[in-house]
Amino acid sequence: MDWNKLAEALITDENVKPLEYYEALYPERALEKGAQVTRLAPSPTGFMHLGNLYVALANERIAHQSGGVFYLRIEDTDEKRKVEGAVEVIHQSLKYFGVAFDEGADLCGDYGPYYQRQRAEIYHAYAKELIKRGLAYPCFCTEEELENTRNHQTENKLLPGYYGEFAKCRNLTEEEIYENLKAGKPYVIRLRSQGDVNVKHTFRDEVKGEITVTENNQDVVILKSDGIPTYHFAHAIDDHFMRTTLVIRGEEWLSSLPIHIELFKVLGFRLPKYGHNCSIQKMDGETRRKLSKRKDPEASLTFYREQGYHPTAVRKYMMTLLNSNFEEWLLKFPDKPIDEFKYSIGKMGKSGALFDILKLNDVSKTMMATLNESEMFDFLKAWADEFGSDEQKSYFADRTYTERVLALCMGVGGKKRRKDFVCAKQAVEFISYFFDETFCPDYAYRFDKQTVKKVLLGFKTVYDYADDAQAWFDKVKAVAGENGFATDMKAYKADPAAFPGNVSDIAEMLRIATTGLANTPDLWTIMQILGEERTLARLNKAIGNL
RNA sequence: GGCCUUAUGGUCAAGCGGUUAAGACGACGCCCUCUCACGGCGUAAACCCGGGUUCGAGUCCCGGUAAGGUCACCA
Repeated sequence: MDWNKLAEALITDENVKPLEYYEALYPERALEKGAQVTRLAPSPTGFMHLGNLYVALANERIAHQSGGVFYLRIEDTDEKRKVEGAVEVIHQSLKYFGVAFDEGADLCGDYGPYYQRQRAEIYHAYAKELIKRGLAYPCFCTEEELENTRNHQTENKLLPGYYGEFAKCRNLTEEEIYENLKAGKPYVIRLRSQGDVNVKHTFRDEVKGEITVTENNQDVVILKSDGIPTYHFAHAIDDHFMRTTLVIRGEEWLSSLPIHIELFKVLGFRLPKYGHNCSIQKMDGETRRKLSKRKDPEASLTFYREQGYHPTAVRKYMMTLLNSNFEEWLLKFPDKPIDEFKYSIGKMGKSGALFDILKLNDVSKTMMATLNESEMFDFLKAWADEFGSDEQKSYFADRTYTERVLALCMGVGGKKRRKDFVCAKQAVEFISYFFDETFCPDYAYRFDKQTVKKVLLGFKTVYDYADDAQAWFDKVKAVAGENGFATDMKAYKADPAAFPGNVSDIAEMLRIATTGLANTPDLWTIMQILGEERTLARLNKAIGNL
């Protein structure tokens, strides 16, 4: 068989250059020893999964901590899955969470193009080389034929796939090949695998540790009939020429690692280090499963933006999943920038973690409590501008007023910060009663109307905006006393039956009357923020309602 | 089904042959307190099962079992 002739017949790309050209075009990167080159290589499907962020964070940390490079490559080899504007989505959503690429698609960089479709000539050059060396061959099998052999294999409990005796096109004669070609039959290029499934090697995975890897014996497709490479082939070539040193990717790739190992070997490339991380899971009834794009809204990165989770909070939560000792560090240094944490790939969990929104909320609350009222204002305003209702947008018209509201709700200036805010959506709803546009109380008192009316009336007559907190509370107590409520908690606790209620019940009536809620931050401060006029107006409204 | 991986409280997890088996979230209780939130204190809650190896096993080995991944001209 004349392999050279076959290679010429099969790969007709005129752009193909000698192999040395590519090696020279993409030289080894001049980086410090130990610097890691990592990448994120998503498909442009237009959907960004939480898992994308998860793996991006891991890769980004490793690269930047080591003084290396983190780049973005677009795996657009599957025409069917491609979505317009998807790359923009990738950039935007990752940028929101503070993940920055050093180079890659739609950015600068000397190792591009970073879109696989634009790299066809390189793949062709190497496919051609493999054919010349007799390590790849054309396959004319139809989908139907492939399916038939697969059925035969599964029926007979044989290892499925295209290999050995089942690789019909592997040993086609020269005549047969050219006949098929002449007949215009479509073909793919397959690797002529040299592996043996009975041979196993131990392999060091950066996250899983020592694993055993079986040699590949599948004659996998490297070039599809449209001349576009499969993931496997593109991976080997791209990660070699982009000089990736470490590939952190989802564990769904672990089973195709043998293919990649063989491809790198056959191509004469040095194998990068690999780390296969587990995917984030979710409880679905009794069983666990991967977070699903279709079933779980929280699988999508847009979910966190719509809810207004602070990007730092999401990052922190991701880090707790990513590195088991991160949480301890975070507890110790709640205010330090996350990037000061020394991330280590070996501390990644070996089994898939369940996504826990309660934990996210907790991380988020404590993170939000590190902001000051001005930062919170900006954050909430940005959210409201994008996702809020018109009323909610108007909350941010008066910066001074709203910052006072926020300072109160966040406990700024107090001994301990409050932790009421978990995300922007919830926070904006939380402060709604401070704004007349959205103040719509349902006055759920726990006492009868007559009593409440008496209390409100009584308070209104003594209320003085100029009172400090203590004087104010003394008046609340006085009102309690006038109505037979206990003013002394000890006395009340000693004999609760002797009173209709105590001061806290009086405070609750006032609270409900002015805010519509039974639970709020400090009532005196609320009245101070609302102002005398508005406080009185609300009291009157409440009284009128009784 | 084959192959690979994993297995500590409800969840995330420390642990690397000898521990009263950390910690965090959540739950519950108490305290603080005008409510809530914060904070403080406390309670309940775990080594998948069976065999080895060893003076000694959550930890090492071998079997089960269960869960996850994967078996495409998708990535």
